[in-house]
Amino acid sequence: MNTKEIESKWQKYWEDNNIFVAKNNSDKPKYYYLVEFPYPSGSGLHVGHVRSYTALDAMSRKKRMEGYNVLFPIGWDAFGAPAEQYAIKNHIHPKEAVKENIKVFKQQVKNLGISFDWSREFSTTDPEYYKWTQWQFLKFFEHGMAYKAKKDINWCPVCKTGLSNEDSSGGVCERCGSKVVQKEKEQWMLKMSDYSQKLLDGLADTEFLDRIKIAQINWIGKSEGAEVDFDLTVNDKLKVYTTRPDTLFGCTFMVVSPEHPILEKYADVIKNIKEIREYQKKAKEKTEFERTELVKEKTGVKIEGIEAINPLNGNKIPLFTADYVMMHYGTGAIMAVPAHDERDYEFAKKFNMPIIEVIKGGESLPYTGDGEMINSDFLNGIKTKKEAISKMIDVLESKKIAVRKTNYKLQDWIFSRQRFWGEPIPLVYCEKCGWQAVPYDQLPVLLPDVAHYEPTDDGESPLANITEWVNTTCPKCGGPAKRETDTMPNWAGSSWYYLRYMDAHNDKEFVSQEALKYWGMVDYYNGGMEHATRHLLYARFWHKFLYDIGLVPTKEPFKKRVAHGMILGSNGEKMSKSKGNVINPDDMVNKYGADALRCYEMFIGDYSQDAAWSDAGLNGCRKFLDRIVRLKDKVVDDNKYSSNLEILINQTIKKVTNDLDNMKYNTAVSSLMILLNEYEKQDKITKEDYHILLILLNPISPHITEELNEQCGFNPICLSKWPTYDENKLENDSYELVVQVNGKVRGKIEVNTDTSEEEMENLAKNLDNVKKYIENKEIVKIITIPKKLVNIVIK
RNA sequence: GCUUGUGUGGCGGAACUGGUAGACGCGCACGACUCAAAAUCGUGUGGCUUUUGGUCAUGUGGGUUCGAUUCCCACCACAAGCACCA
Repeated sequence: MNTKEIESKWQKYWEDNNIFVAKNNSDKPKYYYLVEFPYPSGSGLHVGHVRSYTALDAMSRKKRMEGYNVLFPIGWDAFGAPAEQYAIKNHIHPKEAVKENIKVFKQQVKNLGISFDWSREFSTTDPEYYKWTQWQFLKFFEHGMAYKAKKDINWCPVCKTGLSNEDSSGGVCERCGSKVVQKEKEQWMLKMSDYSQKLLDGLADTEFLDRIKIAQINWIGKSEGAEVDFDLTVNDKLKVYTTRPDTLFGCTFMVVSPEHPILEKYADVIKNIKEIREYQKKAKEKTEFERTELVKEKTGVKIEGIEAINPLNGNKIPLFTADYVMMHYGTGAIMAVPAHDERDYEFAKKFNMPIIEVIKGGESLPYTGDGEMINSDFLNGIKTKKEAISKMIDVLESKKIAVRKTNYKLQDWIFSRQRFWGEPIPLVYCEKCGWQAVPYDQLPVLLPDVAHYEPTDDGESPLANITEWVNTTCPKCGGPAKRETDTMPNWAGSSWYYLRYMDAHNDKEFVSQEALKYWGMVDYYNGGMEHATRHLLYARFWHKFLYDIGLVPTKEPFKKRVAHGMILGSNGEKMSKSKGNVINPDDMVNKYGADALRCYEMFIGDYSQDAAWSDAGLNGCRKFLDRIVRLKDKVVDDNKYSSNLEILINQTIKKVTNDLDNMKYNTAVSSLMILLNEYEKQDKITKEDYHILLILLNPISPHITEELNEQCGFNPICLSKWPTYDENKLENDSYELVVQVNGKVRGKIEVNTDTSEEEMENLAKNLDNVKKYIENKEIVKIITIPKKLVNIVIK
């Protein structure tokens, strides 16, 4: 039988016998493995998918054999811009495009023999699924967590469409190449920032990899400081946020963001308002890219006619507006301390502002640490940052001009997209009653079938053009109303899909409480590093909100989160069509077989590290499997391990078991290669020797091992128990003792395991090559490591 | 700039808690089989060397230690993410 036939035979067997279908009630302990569900793009499966799917598949298969009720599901994340653009270009409905792509993807995944539970499959674009996405959005709305706000978006004036940051990188529209500008739009927002602290604290309940935790912590960006009020010469106050209030005596000017309301409020007082308006306009035209990457040089305009007053010494301080201060962080205004802040320093140099040192040690940044306070009145002489900050805040608080304040970089979630291919936001606007939720019994709000998906001229979603859909009645007063035409972002559907898998076809609830209780948290979640911040934070936020309103029983969705490395092209660069280094998994399956491809991707290197593709390496794994097939000729009927192989077999069981548990797939494969090498040296091996090799390799290369196993007359491996090893049979009765002189290896002796330390030393000293070195030398000491080495230290 | 990660043969990569650096695989060389090639099998394979031995070698430079790829300090290179966050 050839590879293809064997693979489809066993894939059919698993499917026909529901081997991988998880039960929602079982006496067995549960375990939930999750891979990030794929975006079914037109280009098909990537070899990177093969890596992570195989890895978790191997774990799942082993866990089932260990007696667990394993949930290992798969679905499709199919809303979003790529599908929409594909549809616009090819003049087909995105629904149809998605259907086609899923079909292709599904076949590709099935050809790999991944043990997914297909009975729970769904797509985020199924009305039966997005009904519940909309339902949950209404929960946010009901609890005051959704609100509308004006936000700047990246806007391509030629395509007349909003762009994501990725599609506008370099300040240029990805599609037409024209310059991207900032345009203000009304957008639905979710109050994610309310959850900043909870998202931070919740990490303690997880076992995410450290680097993933760190990425989340940095993204949330907590900082502690104070808000300080500065009096203005116009009988008003300016509130600033600072993490270093202790440097207040070093403040020589202040800066507000170009969007700061104070500029409009005192437009008639500001003498150079024209100049300022000009600057505001320019700042708005700048894209995020220009504002950060291109223009490092500070720009700004002095605000003539208003000054601030230092609350401690009454000094008048000039006021500027500059775009290096962001409106969306802190209060949109800062006290500039040029002696100790690099940005303020650059600005001061350019605009000739005075620089007053308040921390001894020169132009060090405030963050660099402790230093003695100078030029600071009551703080003079204090030597630690902590004490100085604390004393300053006490003084300011007693004068009621400051409060302690914690800030987060994490912002609210912009939840609107002006696109066709997304979940409609289930709200209607009534002139009389304002925004109203679509009643729950009217969900889902279906995407209408239309012929054109292009955005409107003013950048509204194409849905805005479908008047018969937009015009509706107000659920509250029954009068005329209009539907919200924005749709949800891609991140919405992916924020709760892991819950839906628990109860994928429930048409009464988004997921039943029994299913939630039974499956609990996802035990093991694998995904790319690129999702370690956004997706993972959105999903955690979503889940925590559901928990707070009593809809899910756990505070966190995922127990453990791991990340795989990328598979790079054979030139070591990221695979891309333009570089011509893309490997199509189908081609590899056809040429080498799914088992060899899976084995190779596990063997390619450390799972969490990037690895470059090599056809030759894949062929090596093909040869490894072929050798196992040929090995069958040496098998003789015997139901015990060969006595001379027993130790190695037990060691290999231990090694493979531990390695699969710890994502060390590459060394698991190599230990099986070592076992095979040893088998091949024998004239005969027993059936049981062969059997154990097949079982241990099965999670990685399941088809060929099942086939050979069947040919030997054993029960299917997928229904067997994972093997255990005998603790007493892990050690040989002799080992190679290493003898060193001054840390350098000078000899090796084969000795019995029970050789005493004294004997070890004697044997070592009597080695000819060792004698040479220690003759006529003083032995300072001898270090003896049992079962390892003897090191003789001489002078 | 900041954060994180990574630097080991010709290549992918191993190395437990500080204890033989280079497991395993690829590639390469030679040999066997073959008319021949492929496949397969066998042997060898870090550099240098006076080769049963010696010596150098895990990005660079220091340090701790009987002993360092592993721990500490400083630096260099590459990759990814964030990016004027006060």
